[in-house]
Amino acid sequence: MRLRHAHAWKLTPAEARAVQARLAPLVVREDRLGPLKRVAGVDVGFEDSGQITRAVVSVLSWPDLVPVEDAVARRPTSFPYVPGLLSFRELPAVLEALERLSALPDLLLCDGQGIAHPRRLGIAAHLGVLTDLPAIGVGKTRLIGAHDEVPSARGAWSALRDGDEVIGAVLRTRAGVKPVYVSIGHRVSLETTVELVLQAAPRYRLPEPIRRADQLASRRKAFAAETQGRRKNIGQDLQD
DNA sequence: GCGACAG
DNA sequence: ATCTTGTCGC
Repeated sequence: MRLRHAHAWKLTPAEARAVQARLAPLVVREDRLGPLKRVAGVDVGFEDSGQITRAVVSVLSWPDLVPVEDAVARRPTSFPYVPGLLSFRELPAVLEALERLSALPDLLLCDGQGIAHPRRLGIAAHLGVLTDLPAIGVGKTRLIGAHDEVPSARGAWSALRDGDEVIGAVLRTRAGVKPVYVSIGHRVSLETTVELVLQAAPRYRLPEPIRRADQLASRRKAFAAETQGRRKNIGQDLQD
C-alpha cells in the first residue's frame, strides 16, 4: 500500500508547532469506524544512544487479539525529544513501518497522547490525520491536563481536562494498577476510545497490540510464549 | 521568573 | 526513550 508522504521532515521546533496548528483542526473526534478485524499497536524504541529510531507496528486480530503481522523500520533519528513535539521525532519511522504491512489495520493504538496535547495534536492524532485511519492515544504518563483520582476498579475512569475542555480519560485497565491516559486520536469518540482500550487490555495494564509492539521495539529476545500461556524458551534471538 | 514536560 | 537481574510484596 502507498502512504504518499515525504518522510524527511527537516523542521525547526517553531515550524513543527505551526504544522500542528494547521493539522489539529483536521482531527475527527466522532466515531467513523468500519468493522474491526485488524488492530495495530504502535511503539518506538531507540538504538545506539538514540541515534537510530526503531518503529514497530504489530497487528492483532480483533476481538481475539491474536498476533497476525509485525512490521519494523529503522531510520537515523532526525529530531530531538521535545515535549509536545514527539511525533516529529517518531512518526517518520512509524510511517515507514506502516508501509511495510501487507494491509493497513482498521485501528491504530499508539503509545502516547492523542488530542490530550497542548495544541491537540499528540502523536496518535498526528498519525491518524496523516493516514486517515481511526486512531487512539494511550499514554503511560500525563503530558497535560488535570483529573480527579480514579477509583481503583478496572474500567473506572476520570475525565482529563485542560481548563473547561475534556481532552481525554484517565482509565484503570487493571484494578489497583496505575491508570493509563487515553484520548481521541482520529475518527473515534472518547466514549468508544474507553471501550476499545478496555477490550484491547483484558489482562494487562497496556493494550495487547501495544505490549507486543513494545516487546519488538525494545527487547530483541525471543518472545515465543506468554501470549497464549505456553512454555518459556530462552535462547533464540530473532532479528527483524 | 518558576515549574511542568508523552517517549 | 535508555543504562539493567533479581527481588520484594500482594
